[in-house]
Amino acid sequence: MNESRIQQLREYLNQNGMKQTKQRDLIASTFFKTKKHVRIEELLQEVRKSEPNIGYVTVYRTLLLLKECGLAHQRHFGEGQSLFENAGEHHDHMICIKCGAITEFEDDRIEDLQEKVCESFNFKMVSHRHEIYGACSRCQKE
Amino acid sequence: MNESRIQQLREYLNQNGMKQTKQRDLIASTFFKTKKHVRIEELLQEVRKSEPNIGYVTVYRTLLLLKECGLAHQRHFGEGQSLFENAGEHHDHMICIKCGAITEFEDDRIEDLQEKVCESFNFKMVSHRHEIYGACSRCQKE
DNA sequence: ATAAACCTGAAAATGACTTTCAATATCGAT
DNA sequence: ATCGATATTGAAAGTCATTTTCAGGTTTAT
Repeated sequence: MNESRIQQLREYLNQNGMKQTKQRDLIASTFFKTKKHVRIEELLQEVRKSEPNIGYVTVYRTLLLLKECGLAHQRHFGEGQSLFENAGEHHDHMICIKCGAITEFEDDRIEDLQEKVCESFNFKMVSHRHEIYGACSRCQKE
Repeated sequence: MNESRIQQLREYLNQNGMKQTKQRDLIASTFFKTKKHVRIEELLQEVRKSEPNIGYVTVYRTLLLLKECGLAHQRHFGEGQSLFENAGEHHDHMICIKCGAITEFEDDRIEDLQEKVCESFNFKMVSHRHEIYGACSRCQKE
């Protein structure tokens, strides 16, 4: 199924007069294989295991590209660096302020109520973020 | 009622061996008088109408101070600069991606469900952010 | 195989803070 | 009201995480 994502990327490249390169292939496929959320720097370290000469900028640009074609989302939890998330079903996040662990959650009832709120304001929702910050169960014990 | 906030600030300063200065007074009272959300730069322009020599850094530090004593919240909508919000009851936000207008909303049912989600993950919530991005009613017409 | 268009990586530039530091102002004690 | 120890100020320098620039290097349609 990572194959189909690579395909999706290639189509996007073609349709936009962009070229397929080994760097893009490597970066994208590595991204699809990593855990759900990665920082640019982490992904860079990962791809350099295969191609030590790849530059930060290329990873950065490829991630923006994946974002453009809908295969990745960029998240800004708290401060500092942003995380890129493998696209998939929509989820919201719980972020542990102690250890940084990210847990995803989904609640249709919340989503419904959210829609209702928008209707009541005559607001047309395009996207949303719902993040809960606190202590994960592991960190509560310590 | 802005008076009571100024009082609150003074008490905090006293209790922490900090000093009351005319810059802090001006910046704080100006902040309390502005619209609910301001950027550092905007507040700087505002206070400079009374005191042209006030520096960016002083506004910045005063805002952090207000945040420390609970009189302001710092928000990071989208990218770029952060906004400081006059503290008050808790609200979530709807941000228009066209004109930037910010509307607040509150829904107890959502808050309840959020608590339930946390319980189910044994997660101890400290804070949360719930932001809806889209087009406000005014911008939908255009 | 060629040329036009696109990519790459290194380095420089940017934006939004944060920190440093010498000069100034504050406040409790006199 | 004056002192002096301590805190605050503003300008300038420093950080950090991207973003942009640019001189080669690749791709790909022909």
